[in-house]
Amino acid sequence: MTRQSPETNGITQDALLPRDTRRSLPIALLRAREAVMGHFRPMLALHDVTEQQWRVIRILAEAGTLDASEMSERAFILAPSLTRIIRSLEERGFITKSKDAGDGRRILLQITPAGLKIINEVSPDSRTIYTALEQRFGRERIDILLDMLDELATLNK
Amino acid sequence: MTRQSPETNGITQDALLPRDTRRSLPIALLRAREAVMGHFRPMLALHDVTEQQWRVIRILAEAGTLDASEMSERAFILAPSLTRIIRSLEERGFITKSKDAGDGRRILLQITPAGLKIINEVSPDSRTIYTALEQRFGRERIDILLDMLDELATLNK
DNA sequence: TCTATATATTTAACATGTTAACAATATGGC
DNA sequence: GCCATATTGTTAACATGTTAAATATATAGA
Repeated sequence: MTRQSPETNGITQDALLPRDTRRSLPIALLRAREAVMGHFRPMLALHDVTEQQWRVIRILAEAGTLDASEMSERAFILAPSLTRIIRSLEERGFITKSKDAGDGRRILLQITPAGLKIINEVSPDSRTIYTALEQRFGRERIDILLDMLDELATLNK
Repeated sequence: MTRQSPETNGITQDALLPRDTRRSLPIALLRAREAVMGHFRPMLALHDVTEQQWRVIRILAEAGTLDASEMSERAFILAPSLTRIIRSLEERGFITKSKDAGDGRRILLQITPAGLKIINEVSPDSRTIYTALEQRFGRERIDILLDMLDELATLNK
């Protein structure tokens, strides 16, 4: 692929020129994420769970009972999306909702036996894919990458 | 935040245990991307363009005429989404569509003067935000990160 | 030429992302 | 206790992501 000159469209003032989209951090993050998820998505589809449903029940299994706000933070799912995902997970019997006794605004989420069952079904496949990815990219480099990503995510906090 | 034991829910077989979601590459990529876009999104909203609309017209200004498939690859937007985005950009007068004379299946995209105008309006703000990000994170480290992300994205190619 | 196959784009259907507004409940100050 | 304000979760409206199917055009081969 050859670098094509931006002058193609008569934009010549460097100060106004947008950055090279091939070195754009947002696009690079998107590409990398899509590439990684491309490994997992077909497997999740075989188990009939979406990526977000999987995130939610995994976190619930890992952390125990959580309210919706905590889940939203951990899974990086915005509240409106989470409302819908919780509804579908509840309909499928993977989680249960209950009101917090101490704070009537909060909804407590809990995983069900069926939820644990699907986790036990999906986890081995997930682990296999992740292990392969680790071996190809290098575990240490993944750790370095994770650290940089975390720093980027917490820059303004 | 204290590490909570996964035994909370009675999952005890390590082989079946899902990976720690706080060191999950897909979630980390998502968090980082959302953090970065969080800097840009309000600015783009002020200019009344969505993130994806901005990607498309930027790439069009940078590369000149492209067909939809090439745009889809460069902007990392799936074809069905791109169809809708092209429609809205056309309605707003930022781009024009035309059929490829040599291949009747292909749709050629071209930026309009109005499209160039909005680019010249948004670019300075975008550059300001990106420069600030660069200074806080470090230009060299962003380069390292971009290289790792690119490698991750092209692992299976 | 005819036909089977491949490719480019669109449409459909549903899930999620995103912002704003709303409803219900808590909380602090009076 | 009452009120203004903040917080939690939901709903609404629209844009985008995702997969599958449909449509139109190209292309290779018999």
